Amino acid sequence: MTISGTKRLGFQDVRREVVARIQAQVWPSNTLLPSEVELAREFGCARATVNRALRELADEGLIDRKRKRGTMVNPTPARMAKFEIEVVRKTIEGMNADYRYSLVQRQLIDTPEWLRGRIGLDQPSKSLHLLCMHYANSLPFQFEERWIVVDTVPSALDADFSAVGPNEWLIAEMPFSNAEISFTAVTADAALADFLGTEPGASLFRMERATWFQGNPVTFVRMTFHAGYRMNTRY
Amino acid sequence: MTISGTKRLGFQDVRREVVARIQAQVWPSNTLLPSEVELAREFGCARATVNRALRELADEGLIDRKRKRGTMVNPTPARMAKFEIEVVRKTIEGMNADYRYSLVQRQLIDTPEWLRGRIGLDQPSKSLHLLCMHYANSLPFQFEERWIVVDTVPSALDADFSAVGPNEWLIAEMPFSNAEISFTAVTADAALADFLGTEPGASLFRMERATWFQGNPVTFVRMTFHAGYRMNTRY
DNA sequence: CAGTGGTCTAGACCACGGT
DNA sequence: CCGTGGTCTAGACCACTGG
Repeated sequence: MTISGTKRLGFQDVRREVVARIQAQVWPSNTLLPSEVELAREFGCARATVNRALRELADEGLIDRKRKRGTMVNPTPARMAKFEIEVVRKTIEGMNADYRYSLVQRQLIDTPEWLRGRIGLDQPSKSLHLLCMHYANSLPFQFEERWIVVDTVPSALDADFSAVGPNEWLIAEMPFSNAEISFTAVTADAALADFLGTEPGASLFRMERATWFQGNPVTFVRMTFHAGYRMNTRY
Repeated sequence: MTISGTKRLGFQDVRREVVARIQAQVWPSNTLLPSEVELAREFGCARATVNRALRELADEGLIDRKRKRGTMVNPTPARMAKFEIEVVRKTIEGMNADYRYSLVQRQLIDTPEWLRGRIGLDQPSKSLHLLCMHYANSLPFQFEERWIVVDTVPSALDADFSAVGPNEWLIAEMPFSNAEISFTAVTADAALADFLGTEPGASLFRMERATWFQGNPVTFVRMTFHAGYRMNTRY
């Protein structure tokens, strides 16, 4: 029952065929697949080719692989929804809207207790506290409240955040950091409602992100979006 | 300048070293990296090993690769936040909480106009409309409002949704579908507040998902979470 | 056209983990 | 113990694309 054709079989072909067999219930949930060696023999290709195909499917959660036990069809595949987290300016420009940015407030403060706990700072320290607004076609789009740990990023004290947003500035300054992200719904208080052009009590979508570079806390940011904002993706 | 050690170098070692050099600005933004052959020579390993390391980094967006041009450090890496979308039962069990499920309502209805537009149904059709509650340790966790297109999934009419949630049932019945997901913040009306044990006017986090299988609309679901819910991830 | 990444192969050794 | 996946290798050919 070899899958034969005029061309040599690539890992993408193997991948497709395996997915097809799982979908067609040739290999139902919790079934043990043939071993890599057997599949390679059936498909007439090298084991490395089968391996790459199965490894990708395992990374995506479609199958589970364990040494000795073998490869099993995952009964409840956990799908990964991927959100591309980009700079607000690009999001807005991607909507074909005009982007405008404004710095509302800039203050050097003692890092608040709750924030130190949140990002793992044992010692008291100073933070640069920034309030910013991002507009799309002159309508409020996102309100940004940010803390930058000046011990980690001393150059932030000299940066001109009235010209370029702290997010873009930080990306250029400290690329490739680690981050924790969370999404929540919040209720607009008077200040938020004013910034975002809505009424107090409105439900708003918020994204929070804490960022580290080489183990040191860099920044924490709360990005609250205008009423009605939706974050979309597909898989 | 070979990286030598007592052990043979694996692709993970190569990967780490490349990331380290990018972070240390040995290879700054927009730099062209040495070719795979050169790196393999420097690291003293096979080209396939270098290839796998670089391929992973390219998949993650850290570098861009093109034939002939070579491998370049990405100046504005678009980071992907990955959310593992799993069955709510697993989410709750993962919190070491007791999971309880209850079917609130089940109705066969005409597919509403707005929903047909949302999922691309030209013809009038019937849908199974379900209201469900998911509890963690007997506390309301998620309210689920779901529509199942019975033309696509006729067997849904015979399923016993008082025993197993529609999400789990659908995953078993129609695995590996495509989906669009969106996140929003909503304000609790009287009914939602009652289901989720909060007050009307509260801000709630909602996830919506539309699902297709082989191009045919399968289901649309609104999952509204208890007040204070956070969806977290890291990268 | 020539250099780069993309992929495949056949073989090998290793590490894990059921039996 | 020993079968399975995990990985590495050395070599090869191919596909794309910049110059």
